[in-house]
Amino acid sequence: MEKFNLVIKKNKPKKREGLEELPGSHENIVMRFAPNPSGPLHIGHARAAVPNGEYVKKYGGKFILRIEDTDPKRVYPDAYDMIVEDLKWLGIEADEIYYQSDRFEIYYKYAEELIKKGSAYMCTCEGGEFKKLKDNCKPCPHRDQSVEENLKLWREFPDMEAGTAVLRIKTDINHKNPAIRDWVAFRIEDAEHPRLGNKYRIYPMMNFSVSVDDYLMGMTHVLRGKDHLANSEKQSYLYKHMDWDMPEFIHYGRLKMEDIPLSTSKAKEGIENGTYSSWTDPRLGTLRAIARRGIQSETIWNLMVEIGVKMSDSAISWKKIFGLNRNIIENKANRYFFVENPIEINVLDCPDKFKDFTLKKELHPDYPDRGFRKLKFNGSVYIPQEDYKDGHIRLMDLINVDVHGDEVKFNSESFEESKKLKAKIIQFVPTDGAVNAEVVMDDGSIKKGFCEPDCTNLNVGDIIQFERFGFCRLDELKEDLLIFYFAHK
RNA sequence: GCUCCGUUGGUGUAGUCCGGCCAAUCAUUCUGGCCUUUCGAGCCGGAGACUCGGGUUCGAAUCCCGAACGGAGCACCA
Repeated sequence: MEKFNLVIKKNKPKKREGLEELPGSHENIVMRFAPNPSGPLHIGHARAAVPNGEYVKKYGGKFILRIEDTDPKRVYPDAYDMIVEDLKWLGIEADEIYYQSDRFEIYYKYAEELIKKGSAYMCTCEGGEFKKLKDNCKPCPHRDQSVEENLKLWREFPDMEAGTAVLRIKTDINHKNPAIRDWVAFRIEDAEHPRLGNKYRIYPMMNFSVSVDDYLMGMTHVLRGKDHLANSEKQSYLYKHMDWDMPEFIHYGRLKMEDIPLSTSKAKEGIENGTYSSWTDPRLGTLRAIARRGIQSETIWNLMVEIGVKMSDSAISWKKIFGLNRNIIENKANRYFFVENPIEINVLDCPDKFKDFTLKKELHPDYPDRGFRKLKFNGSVYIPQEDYKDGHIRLMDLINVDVHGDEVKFNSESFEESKKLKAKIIQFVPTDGAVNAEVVMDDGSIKKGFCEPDCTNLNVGDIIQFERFGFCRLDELKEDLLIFYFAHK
C-alpha cells in the first residue's frame, strides 16, 4: 500500500552512447543502403551506410544493399563491384543484395495495379505545359481519363516516342508544395543500360521503384538525406494508394568535407582528363582514396556514428579525422626512419667502435616486446637537409656530432652529453643500404628520400610511423623503391 | 520567388520532446607544464559555445512569437 505520494522524478535520459534510438519498433528491423552506381563510394556515402550498419548491428536486423540503377545514363559499370568492396572495407556485408534493373517487371505490375485503382494516369502533356498547369493547381486534361484509356495508353507506352508520355501518380493537385503534385512514376528512356541493354524502354522513376522496393523488402526504417524530404512526402501518396504501411523515414543533414567539394561526376571528369591519377588519388574523397592514405575504416565508422542522423548539416575537418585515426594507429604503427630531401654526411674522427657498428632500435618505444630494427653505421649517413645546420646534432640513439660548414665531426656518444650540448635529436639513414623511398602527400605531391633497410620487410598496407615525419601507409613495394602514402603527423 | 528544414566552443557532438540537477557533456583542436633519445604517445592543467530580439515563467539552451544567418527541394536524376 502506497502511503506516500512518491513523486517519481522522470529519469533524464542517460548520456547517449552512439546513435540515437530509432523510432518505432526495434524488433527485426530491416534497413538498407541504396546507392546509385555512378562510381565508388565516397565519404558522403559512408554517412548513409554507417548508421544503417550500426543500427542493424545494435538491434540485430537485416541489412539490404540495393543498387539503384534505374537511370542508364548514370551507371558506371565498375561501380557495381566497387560498392560491394567499399562496403566491405567499412565492415559491412549485406545480408541481401538487389539490383533494381532486375526488377522492372515487378514495377510494371504495380504500375498497372495503380492505374486500375485510378491512382495513376498516363499523361501526354508537354513538360512545360504540365508545369504551368501544376503550378496553378490545375489538373491536366489527362488526370480524369478513364481507367480503360489509361490502360490502353500504358500498353502503347513502350512504342511511343521518348518524351511524349509519362505515367503519373495522383497526389493532391492543391498541395502547397508544387513539387509534390502528381509526380512522374515512369518515363520512356532510349539510352542503353549497361546491364539491360535495350530490353526495356519504360523506366521507373526513383520515387516509384524505391517505394515499391522498400515495401516489398520489408523496410522498417529508411535513412536518407534531407534532400529527399520532398520525395518522402511524394512517396507517402503511393503508400496510401496501395494501403501499405510506411517505414519510419529519418532524414539527415548534408555533410561537407573540408577541402573536398568534389562530386563523383567531377572526380570522374578529373580522372579522365588526367587531373587525378585514379579513384584512389589522395586528393579525392572516395573511401578507397582515404583508405589508401592509411585512414582506418574504424575511424570513419566512429566519426559517422558521432555525427549521427540529425537534420542539421555538418562540416567535418581533416583535423578531426586525423585525431581519431591517430588514436587508433598510434600503438599499431611501428617506427622507422625516413630522411626526406637527404644530404649525405661523413662523420670525421669517429672512434673505432663506430667504424662498423650496428644500432638496435625498438620497433615501437612503448612496446619493446615487438623487437628491433637494425641500423648499420660506419660513419656515413643521410640526414634531412632541413636539419643540416651549424651546431650540435644527435643522431638518434647513436652519437652526437658537430656541424661546421661542410664539416661534420664526432663530438661524443652519450645521451647525457647531447643534453648538455642541447643537440637536436634527429633521424638518419645509413648511406650503406639506404632504400629509395617516396611519400605521396595528401595534396598529391611526392617527397623523395631514403628509408632504412628494414622497411623492405614491410608488407603493402602496413601503417608505420616515420619518426619526426608522420604516419604513412606502405602502398607499393618495388624492386628498388618503396612508395608510401602520407596519413598525418 | 515558392515550399520545407536547421542554428550549442575553431570543428564534431550531448542536453531540447517531458523548463530547475546545465555557472552546459564528450571528442577533436589550440595551449601551459611534466615526462619521453620522434615534431608520436603519455600525465597534469588551461582556452573556447547555448545566433539575435521579444514573450511566458519564481526559473528558459530547453516552451511561444519574430528576425538574422545557413541549408535543401521546386526534373521525364538518384
